[in-house]
Amino acid sequence: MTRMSKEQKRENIMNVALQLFSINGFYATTIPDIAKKIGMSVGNFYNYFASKDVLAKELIVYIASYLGERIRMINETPISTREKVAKIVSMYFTTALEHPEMIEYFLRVYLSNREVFREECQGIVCVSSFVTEIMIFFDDGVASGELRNQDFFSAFGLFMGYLGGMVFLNGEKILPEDLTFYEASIAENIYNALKADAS
Amino acid sequence: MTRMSKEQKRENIMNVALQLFSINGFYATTIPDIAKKIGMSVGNFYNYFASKDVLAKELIVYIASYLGERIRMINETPISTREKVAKIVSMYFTTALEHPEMIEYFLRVYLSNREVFREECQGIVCVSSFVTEIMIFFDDGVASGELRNQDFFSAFGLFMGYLGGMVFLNGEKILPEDLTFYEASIAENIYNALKADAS
Amino acid sequence: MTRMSKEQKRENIMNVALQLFSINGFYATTIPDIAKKIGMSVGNFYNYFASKDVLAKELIVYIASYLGERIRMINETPISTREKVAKIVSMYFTTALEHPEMIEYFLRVYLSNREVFREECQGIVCVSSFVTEIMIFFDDGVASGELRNQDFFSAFGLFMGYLGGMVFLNGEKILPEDLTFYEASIAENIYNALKADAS
Amino acid sequence: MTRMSKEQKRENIMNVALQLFSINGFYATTIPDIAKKIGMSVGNFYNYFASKDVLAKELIVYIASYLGERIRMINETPISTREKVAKIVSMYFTTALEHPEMIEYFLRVYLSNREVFREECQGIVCVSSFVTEIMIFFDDGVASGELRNQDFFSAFGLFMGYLGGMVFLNGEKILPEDLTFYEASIAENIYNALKADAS
DNA sequence: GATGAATGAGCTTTCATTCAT
DNA sequence: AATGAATGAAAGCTCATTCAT
Repeated sequence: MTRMSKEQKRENIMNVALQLFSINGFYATTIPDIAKKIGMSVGNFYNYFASKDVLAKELIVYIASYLGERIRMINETPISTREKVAKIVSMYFTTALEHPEMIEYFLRVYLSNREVFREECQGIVCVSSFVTEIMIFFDDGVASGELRNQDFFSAFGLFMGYLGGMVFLNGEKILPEDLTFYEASIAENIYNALKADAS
Repeated sequence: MTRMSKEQKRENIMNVALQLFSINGFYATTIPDIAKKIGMSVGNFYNYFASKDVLAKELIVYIASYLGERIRMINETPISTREKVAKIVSMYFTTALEHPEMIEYFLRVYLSNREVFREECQGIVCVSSFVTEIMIFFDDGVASGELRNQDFFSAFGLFMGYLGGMVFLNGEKILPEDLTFYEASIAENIYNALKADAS
Repeated sequence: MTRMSKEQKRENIMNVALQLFSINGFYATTIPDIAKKIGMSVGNFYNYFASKDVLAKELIVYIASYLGERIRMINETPISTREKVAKIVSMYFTTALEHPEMIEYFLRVYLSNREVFREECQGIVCVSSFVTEIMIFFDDGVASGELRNQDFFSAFGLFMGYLGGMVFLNGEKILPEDLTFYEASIAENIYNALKADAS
Repeated sequence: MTRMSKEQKRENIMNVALQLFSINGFYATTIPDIAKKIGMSVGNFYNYFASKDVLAKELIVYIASYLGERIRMINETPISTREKVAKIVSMYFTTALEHPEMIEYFLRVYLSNREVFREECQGIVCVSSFVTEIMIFFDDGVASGELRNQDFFSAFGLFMGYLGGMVFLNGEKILPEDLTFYEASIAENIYNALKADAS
């Protein structure tokens, strides 16, 4: 019999919920579904999370900080911006491969069911640890003269929309090739889009 | 007494449903909601659509062909690929402004509630009229030497992810400026990303 | 097959609910209990009443106007105040005998579960048609010189507390005799308590 | 470290429960609520009381004996019955002011949620120490010729219904004046109602 | 075609109570 | 005595869908 601390059990719930939410969506995943998959009673679930919404919010915060942390490490590496782009793309796709539920959750639960997150995750509150790091990446690139100085959100939309779009196409099995197959060309496209004008 | 043909009534339902779905989401919109807004009985709704899911599917087909049609017109215009990119971006944002329900539906209902569309809209089946036109745009650009020859989906993901991402950020009121403010820089970014290597 | 209009069905629900609430209390009576006793589905109950609370409120308004109407008729009869007291006591006990659920509901649901009625039945809002008639009875008695002029609520508390208390004792099967047995002495006690000083 | 005997801990629980029940009602007060307010675990609560219902029953017995004791002292005072009535009214209202939870519990928990007390508090079983003293008061008054000889319960209903009704109106903030304002007139009303015929 | 009452499964959440520690 | 995680039945309510009229 494996004993689990309360904290471990919370994590256990979060992992299972993350999977189910990312596959079936927020509304099509029920608390009984989650509880059953864990082998826990429905009632006991509520000893760990006050509500389904609260669980959803904790999940997005967790994911954003997971991704943010990884981008932070790339930002702190002394390499060119072109290389950083490649690393970020690679990290994103690696995450999508190893933890598809994270990216899927981001795309399909967080981005879509805004009414769930409206109250306490307004704007980018719950994903700030992630957005902030992208902002740092971009500012650094501009500061070093490698990137064109443009509105941040235009660059952010490119980055995240593009990467998200690819993962989505992959999830839908629309892509004829593996995600990794596209890594290089995507990094190149992004860099070309953002780079300072050659002269 | 305005008499409506069966077909007109179907369109009426679709318009109303599109609005409600795009604003409140798929699950938070009920059939009684739709029926009431039309002034029709719940029972009668089912004379026009076999189920809520079927309605959702018809809507995405409708939206895809609406967008596809507009891209087709751009494709058929004898202008440079650079100009086509600008026109497509402009068309997309114009649609987002004038018919926000279409783009919102695309982003928040179709892309998100995949469980609803799994059965009969696998892959790109329900949005093929749109995807096909993007493909034609891309092939033409490559054929004319303006675009780099790369995997189509890498280009497609860029296009749609980027545009979708921007509309999303706009919808969340995260963008400091109007969508139109970004049009030029986005078109430029996309073209830079896809264009054949300058030499 | 007996056909019932929507209004009749509402009344049917109210009757059944009144019985169950008065016997088992508000919280110990469930919507499934009510629905089952009527032979109706739980879902359909909600086509008639928006919530359990709304049902409870409609019931107290109904009861208050039932009692108010009967007191109004007594008030309009040209008899002495002493006789009016006797008639009110008699009417109250008759109601308690013939429709025990009404008085019990008043005592055990309305007076007790204030949180249920807080929102829309503040103060005497939902029982005003009843309280008003008692007020008229009292004012008339004072005006005609038969009753001592004292604070209305002191008289009201006597009247309603006393009668309610007796019905409660009866409901608890504490009284050794029938309610009617006490009618005369109670009427006398009330009249003695309220009458103008003999001199 | 304050050590508490088992008996003291029971009293502690009862005090806290009395407060919560009287304010929030029986059903809206949960065992976790009670335990938390005491700083005790839920599980441990059950070492002191076998169930929520048992606790509720012990509380009403406690309150009845508290009130009974005070009436006993009045009964044993060598004063006129008229004065005893005034003292009982005063004592009741004083209790309502100083220990509102007791009277509120009596009115809103005991009298209302009969389903809870049905099993073991049938009739007056759980409040006999209180009822008995009222009975003694009444019998003494009749014996001394001050009160009219009538059925005890008719007199009891007057006493308790009237006093309870006033406290209820006060709790609902329906009374325009303080409870104490009414003391004299209520005592007078009661005495007039019960006194032997003047001749 | 049109109506809307009716169904019933299912959802989120609560809570008295138990029990391994 | 004490803890609090765990249970599980049940509550109020919703809603896609059906069907008698």
